[in-house]
Amino acid sequence: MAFENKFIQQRIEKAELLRKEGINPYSNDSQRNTTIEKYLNVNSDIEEKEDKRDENRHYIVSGRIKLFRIMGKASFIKIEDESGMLQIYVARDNLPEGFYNNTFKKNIEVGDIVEVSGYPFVTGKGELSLHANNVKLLTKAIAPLPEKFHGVTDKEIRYRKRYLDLIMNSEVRKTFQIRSRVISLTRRFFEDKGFLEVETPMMHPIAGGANAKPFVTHHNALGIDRYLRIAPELYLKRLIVGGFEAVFEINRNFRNEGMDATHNPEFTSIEFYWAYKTYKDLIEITKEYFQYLFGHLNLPVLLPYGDLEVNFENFQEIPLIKSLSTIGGVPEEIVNDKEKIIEFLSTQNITIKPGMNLGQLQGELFDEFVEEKLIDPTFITEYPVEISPLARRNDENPAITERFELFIAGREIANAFSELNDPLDQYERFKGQVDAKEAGDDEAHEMDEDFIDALSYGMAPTAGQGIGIDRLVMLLTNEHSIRDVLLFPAMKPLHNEEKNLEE
RNA sequence: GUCUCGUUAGCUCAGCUGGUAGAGCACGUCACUUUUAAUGAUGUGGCCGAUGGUUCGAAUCCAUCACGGGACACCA
Repeated sequence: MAFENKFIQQRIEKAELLRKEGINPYSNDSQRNTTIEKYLNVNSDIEEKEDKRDENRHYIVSGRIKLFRIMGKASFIKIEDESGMLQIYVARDNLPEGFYNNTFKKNIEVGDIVEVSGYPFVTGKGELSLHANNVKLLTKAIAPLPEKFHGVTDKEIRYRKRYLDLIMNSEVRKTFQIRSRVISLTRRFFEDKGFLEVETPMMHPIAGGANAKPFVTHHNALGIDRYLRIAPELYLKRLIVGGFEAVFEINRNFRNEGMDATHNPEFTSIEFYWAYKTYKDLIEITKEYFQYLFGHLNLPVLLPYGDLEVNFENFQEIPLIKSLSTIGGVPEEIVNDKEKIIEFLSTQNITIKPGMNLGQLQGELFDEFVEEKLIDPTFITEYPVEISPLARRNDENPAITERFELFIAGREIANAFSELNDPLDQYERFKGQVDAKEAGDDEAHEMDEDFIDALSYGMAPTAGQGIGIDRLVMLLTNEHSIRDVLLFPAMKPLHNEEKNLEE
């Protein structure tokens, strides 16, 4: 039951005692006139003053009490707001009569949110602090905070109770501030390039634009099922058909698949489509985009990621087939021979599904021998057509597509290509997908006749790209689990209440 | 989905080959007007994740389940 914990009971009693003294434990009249960061900056000159204080300055700061050290008739507390941590010196004789002994020491404690007014001074140990002449309780915390030194490290608690994680681990706040900056900068970058931000449906009649299992929901009024989108691609292309020449969307996609360190059922991507351009233009704008991000985030060009160091001035570009031998060490003479690849893979103890075609086998070689070795940003180009169902064929070599994927630190960060805009070709490829679905591939596309209809009106030659924002943020913040860059990562319910609904 | 490790006080963790539960912090009480994880004294605090089993006896051994971490598979 709620509130049965004895520490919570104790704190509820304190809140009651405060009420009896006429103090509202959930006061609403904050008078704060500065943040802690500003306070520390503005008063950095106090150190130089002869008596290391300035009683003529007066500030009101607010924050949560993180540390509480009582030393008889005086105390030091540390309070934290979003901008930082500040030490407060609270002495009995500087406060209203009786407040220190009867209220402050007894009924205010770690976790409470308080407002303190006073003047700046520097302590004997040299820490810029605030000398309090008034302490006001703003919010009583009735739940105790975790231990002050170790904090909360249990990942389950950190993800389930992110608010507690944010209270206890200030570096976590930084990660999410960077995430917000990345999204904001991304938006500004594309807007400045003349792209139009658009919103396309999250609920689709047909889950298209990627190969993935969708979530299903139901629209009562129409009596029909809808799919949470797995990608915005087909709607964004409809907008290109309609005459918009540069569009982007930053939003969530939903895929009904496994969860692990790099997958969450809902994830954020940017997709952008650019008419009259090709994938080569996308390579250039991608380089520019990274330069823009690094400049505005003040990130080092040699970016550490775990044990790795990624050089963001060393963008490489290499065709997939060539990378197999030069980077992957696969014998050059086998990479265009289906039988020899199968033989090679078996000598490497890699089992493959039967019936794979040449392009799929080349993709397999790439995944096994090349991908993890791509540390510095590398555009892998010229993907086999068999593994690129939505990409335009190369005019000279119809076996390859005008496509690249960008790999950084051994991980795919972006996928881009010149778009397939031939409606008959697209129709045939959808039909192939429908056949695959009937043969048991539950991730294959359905026929999207409305999209074919759209392409029939003519889509200008267009290049399109998707970038996984979560993984990008992981890279930029040196985080190694997607859960650490999602404020509220997907978790199983703690108690089995949902089970009843299923039965 | 598979394998593997974990789940003990509010938090961080001990608890050996089975004998009925410990520390630090937090909290209560006392002392202390410049501390830095303040300090000293003292006290309270546990259905040992859940359910079964083995046993005279289970936090400990076994099984099943739940939740979490990691790895693999699939995917972005």
